[in-house]
Order: sequence, then C-alpha cells, then structure tokens
Amino acid sequence: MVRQKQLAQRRNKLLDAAESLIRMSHSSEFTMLALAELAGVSPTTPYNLFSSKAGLLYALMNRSMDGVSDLGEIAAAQKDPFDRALAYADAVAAFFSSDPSFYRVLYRFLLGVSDPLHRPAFMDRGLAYWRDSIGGLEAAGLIPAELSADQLALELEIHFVGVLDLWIQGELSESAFRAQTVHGVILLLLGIADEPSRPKLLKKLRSTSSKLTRSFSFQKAGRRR
Amino acid sequence: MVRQKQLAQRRNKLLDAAESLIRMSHSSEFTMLALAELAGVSPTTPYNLFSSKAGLLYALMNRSMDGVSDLGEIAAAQKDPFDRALAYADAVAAFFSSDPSFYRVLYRFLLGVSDPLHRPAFMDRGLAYWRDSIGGLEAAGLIPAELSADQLALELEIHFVGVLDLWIQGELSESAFRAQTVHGVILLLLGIADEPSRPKLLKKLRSTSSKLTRSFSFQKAGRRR
DNA sequence: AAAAAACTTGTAGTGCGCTATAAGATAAGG
DNA sequence: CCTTATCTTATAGCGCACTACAAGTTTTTT
Repeated sequence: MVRQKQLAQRRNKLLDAAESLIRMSHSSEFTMLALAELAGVSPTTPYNLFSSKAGLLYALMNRSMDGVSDLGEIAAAQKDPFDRALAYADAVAAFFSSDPSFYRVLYRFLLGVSDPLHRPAFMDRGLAYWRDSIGGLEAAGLIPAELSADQLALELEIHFVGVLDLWIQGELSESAFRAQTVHGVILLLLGIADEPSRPKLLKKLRSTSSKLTRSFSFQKAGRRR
Repeated sequence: MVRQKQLAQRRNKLLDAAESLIRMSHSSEFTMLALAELAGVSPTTPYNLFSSKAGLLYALMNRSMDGVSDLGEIAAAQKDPFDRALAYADAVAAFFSSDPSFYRVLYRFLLGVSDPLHRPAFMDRGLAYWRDSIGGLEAAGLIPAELSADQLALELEIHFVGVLDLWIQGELSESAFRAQTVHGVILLLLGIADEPSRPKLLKKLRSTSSKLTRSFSFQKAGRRR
C-alpha cells in the first residue's frame, strides 16, 4: 500500500515537473534528464513510470483534461438544445485557448505520436463530451432518422480535431480558434434545425463569422463578405 | 544552367529514394544515412538540399499531391452542384486511401512537425480544392448571405483534416475514412440545401452511414441505428 | 528480525538526427 | 586554359531519447 502511494507521488511529481518545464520554455523540447533532475529522481525513473516521453506527455494531457467535465455542467444550464450545444462548443474551445502556451505545445507534440494506451482514452473523453452536448437535441427528437446521436457526436469531434490542428499549427489565433469551433458546430447543426431555430442559428452564424480571422494566403486573396 | 539541372536531379533522386524506403518499410523511420546510400549521394547531401528530414518529407508530400488537381476535373463533370461537391469529397478521400501505406505514414510524420515553408503551400492547395468543390453551389446562389464560399470551403477543409487525423491514427479503416469524409460533407451542406435537394442529401446520408465503422470503445458501447 | 520481493539508482552505451569543417570535384566566367 | 565560385564529399562529433544491467534501498512477507 505504501509502495503504490509512493509510486503515484513520483508520477505526479514528474507530471508537475513536465508541466513546469513546458510553461517555462514554451516548448516540449526539454530533455528527459532535465525532467528527472527537476523532479528529483534518477534519469531512468521517468522511463520506468511512463515508458517514454510520449507516454509521459499523454498522461499529462489526460490529467490536465480532468477539468473539462465540469465545463459541460455549466453549459448544460442552457434550456434551448441548440444553445446548449453551442455553449458546450464554446466552453471547450475557451478551455484550450485560455492556456495556449501549455495546450498548444502539448497537443502539437502528441499529434505526431501514436500511443495506443493513452490516445483512445483521450478520444473517448472527447466523444463523450460532444455526445453530451447534443443530449438536448436527442431528447427533443430533433435528430433525424437518417442520422444518429453517435454519428453527430463523432462529426462534432472530428470538426473539433480539425480546428485544433489548425490552431496548434499557428494558423488560427486564440480568438479565431474559439470562433471557428462554434462556427463549425452551428453549420453542422443547421442541417437538422427546425423552422423556429433555423433563423436563430443563421443569425449566430453571421455574428460568429465576423470574429474569424485567418492567415491563409488563399483566404486573404479571395476574401469577400 | 547545368548546375541547376543536376540539383533538381539529385533532389528527385532523394525524393524517389525516400518514397521507396517508406513503401518498403511501411514507416518513416528510415535513417538519413540509409536514404543517402540508396540515392547514391553523401550523407550530408540530403541536409544540403532539404535542410532536415521534415523538409524532405514535406517536399515529398507536395510532390505527391500534384496529381490531386486532376481529381477535381473529373468530379466537376457532375451537373448537380451538391453531387459535384460530394464527388470532390469522395475523390480526394479515395486518392489518399488508395495508397495507405504511403500517405498514412507520410502524413503521420508531418503532423507533429511544423515547417513554415512547405505547410502553407499544402494547406492552400487543400483550400483551393474545397473551394472548387462548391463552385457550383456558389454559381447557383445557394450559399446564404450569412455564410460565404470561402468560409464554407474552410469548414470543409477543417472537417477533412479532422477525418485525416483519425485515419492516420488508425481509428478508421480505409473505407470508413472515405465514407466519413463524404458523410461530413453531406452534413455540412445539409444546412444550405434547398427544398428539392434536401431529401436527396438525407437519403445519401443514410446510405453513407451504413459504411461507417469505428473503433472507439464509446461508439461500440452506445451504438444505435 | 531475517529473508524475499519490488523498485530505484547510477552508469555506461546505442542509434539517429543534425552540424561543422576541411578537402576534393566541377561548372561558370575571363 | 586557368581561375574562381559553388557544391559535394568524407569524417568526426554533439545532443538526446532510450536501453541494459549491476548494485543498492526499502517495503513486504514470513
């Protein structure tokens, strides 16, 4: 029992150290030796506990995401099911973009890496979140038979992954990242909106559009409103 | 003049060698030394010509994408603007998934990397492609004032990046990757479909759904139709 | 309290991406 | 044809992720 506790302690100490190093250097390029020294353990301990740098950073990401579940609870206060879905979208985008020097660096590192242990957990958590966000729509019977709540949740997740990708590559500012996330969710929901909701969504689409700024040469050239 | 030609030749020889190595080993983990030997140049030449392994593989990706422009021309044969957009989507997904042991490996490597030189070119090409795919919708005046063709193209690109991401992480089979790409495009266009097109799109949505297979534990648990 | 099990530690080493640099080859310009 | 600029080559080396392994330390078991 003591052994397990010490192990968890060392694990956390290492995750703390990794988080510090990322925040200090604004990059994930710290050495594993520096990490071990900061955490006060031997150079081999990180590998014993996380098996690789990727494993360590995935674990850090998963630990950092524990706060996201709470976001949903706040967003669930919205009565209108469409507003609720949009509140979910804005909340998660705000969560990431509120701490760019941490999440951007972390997620960028993880993108190129495959960790069959931690990645599925990460994706499932995301899916469950988006699934929650449309719970109101499902309860109201607004999801057509041709679709399914799971399908729609997956589409929302896919869209978010795409926006995340652009963000971490530096192609979206923090505010654009947030607006783009909401914008895509509106567009995806527009197809299933009933008559009273549709104009409302269109209005929000317009107001969100104005917040989108992009850094693509193509967009700059062919811009119009 | 001769110098430039030799340079281009060496460049291509290196790209060819890299492509071979990827296809042989089904991975991007070849050493730069092995690459140099296969191409018949010195160990330092790859760095002289591409400055890094990432630069080399980005250049390879861009070279490999030259064939994609032709895809659009075939898809543009569709008269109905919605069918045309879907044909574009299916064509590009088919292009990638027809050669998974090459494109999956290559794209996975590039995901974690930032190359400010080659990446924008890659993204712009994608944006232009999706922009083309909805040219028919724009010409027919089907894009509402609240949106814009550029915005919609960006959404399509974002969605595709998200699906690509899932695919390269091994979370979608080749056929699911293709179906998922089309599925998302249908959903994104459903919001702007006029009355005659809407039932058609819904029908396609249903037929596409059946081809989607996922490997998420969440999806397996909560499945429904 | 002694023995056993589990885990950490320290050290030494490997492989690979990448760099520096000196020496050698070759196209370009006079 | 000779010089000069340019590029390749060969070699040696650096830093870092990761591994192997022997030796030590501490919890657990008996």
